[in-house]
Amino acid sequence: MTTARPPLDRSLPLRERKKLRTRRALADAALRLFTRSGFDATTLEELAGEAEVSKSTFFRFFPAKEAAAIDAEAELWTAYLAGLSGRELSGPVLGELHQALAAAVTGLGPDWDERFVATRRLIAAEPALLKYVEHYRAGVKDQMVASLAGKLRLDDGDLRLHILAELTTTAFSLSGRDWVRRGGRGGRAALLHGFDRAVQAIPASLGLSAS
Amino acid sequence: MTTARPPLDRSLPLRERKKLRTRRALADAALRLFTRSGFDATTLEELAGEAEVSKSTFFRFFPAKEAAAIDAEAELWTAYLAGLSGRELSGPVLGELHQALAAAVTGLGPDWDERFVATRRLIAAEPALLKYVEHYRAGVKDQMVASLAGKLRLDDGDLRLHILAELTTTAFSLSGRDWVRRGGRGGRAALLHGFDRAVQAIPASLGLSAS
DNA sequence: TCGATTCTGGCACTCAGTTTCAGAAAATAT
DNA sequence: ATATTTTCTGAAACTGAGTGCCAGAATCGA
Repeated sequence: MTTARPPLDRSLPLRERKKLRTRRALADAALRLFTRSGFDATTLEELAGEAEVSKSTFFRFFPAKEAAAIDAEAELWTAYLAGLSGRELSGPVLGELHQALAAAVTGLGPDWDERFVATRRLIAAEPALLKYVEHYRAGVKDQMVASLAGKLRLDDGDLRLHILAELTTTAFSLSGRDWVRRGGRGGRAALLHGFDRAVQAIPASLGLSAS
Repeated sequence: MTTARPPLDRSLPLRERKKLRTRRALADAALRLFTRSGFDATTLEELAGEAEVSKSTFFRFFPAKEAAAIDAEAELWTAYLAGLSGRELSGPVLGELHQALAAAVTGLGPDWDERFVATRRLIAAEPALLKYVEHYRAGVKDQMVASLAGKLRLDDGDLRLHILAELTTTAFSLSGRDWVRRGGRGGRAALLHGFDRAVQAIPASLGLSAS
């Protein structure tokens, strides 16, 4: 049972709607083909063919073969960064980051859950995708740091900002991993609950002692 | 002024010594050529030629073009993981990880500083290398978690272990960045001092508040 | 409808990475 | 020293990702 993708915004110019359709077709085809036949065994020609476009066109939408497969993950972080930049911070920063991420998850389209689960399954199975998503998340962290540095009037190199960014993405990724492992059961509420728990584990981990 | 590489262990069989020589030649050539001409502009043929071997041989020593350039970084983490696995833990885990890493740094050969600085400079300049090293460090974190899980009789998926591993690599990488930015001045003592400061910034970052 | 703008397909090209295999070199046995 | 076995290397052909280029198609604005 697959959740249908929401309709495209009718107010958009024709050309833009077409681009969005192509983008979706490519991302969907990537998820489908990589899952069915494996990442390496699927060539870009096939993938592009499945979406009725040429290889050249593929690279106009995605910078790499891997990028099409992690589109659902990218959607989340894009929404998160946008939400973060339009947010005024007050109180503990880690809490703010936590809330901003929860808000971003909540705001995503209804078809996101399913695509995200499929994406993470693929990432767990394909080393090439894991490598790519690690790199992608590193970029997200950099943007978080830049955004926070601006808001808090701190230096780009401030260790605390890097640590907070690191902790936020790590906590979310780990809770996402568990959620996906359970097949996405419980929906986003369950995902967000796991994320809460992960954030709470942070101070606990600093106190961890041996024997 | 370049620090000469230490002589090879005479007790090793001839064949092994030759392999080590080739490996060094390739890693050194990578650092030299990538620095001089750029990562993309240097082909594997040139690189292999510089070390007097064929392209095939290159791939018998390194899994990717990038790997030869980050050999100094890999050396450190390999020593660290080895030291960690032969260490019995007592007291706060973060402190143990901190000490194990400091010990690994101290134990490296006298030529390491220079190669590490060159490596990190290259990484800062070449996105492809940054991507690769991010992936490499992720592998190190996984091995840390596995090692700790074994020693502490905890689950592989324990959030606290992942967070501690993440924090350790992040703290070191950030302090390494600063050290390299200052040209490696002060030697390893300076590097380790920066690392101490970074580790201390961890609890501080959790308390960071806005306005 | 027409002209300007933007997007697409097709093609040729580079180069990283893999595979295969025959021959060189080192280790081992005689 | 010589023969034998094992391990390593170089050469060459191959796959496929990613790039650059250009002619023609689709869209937009008037």
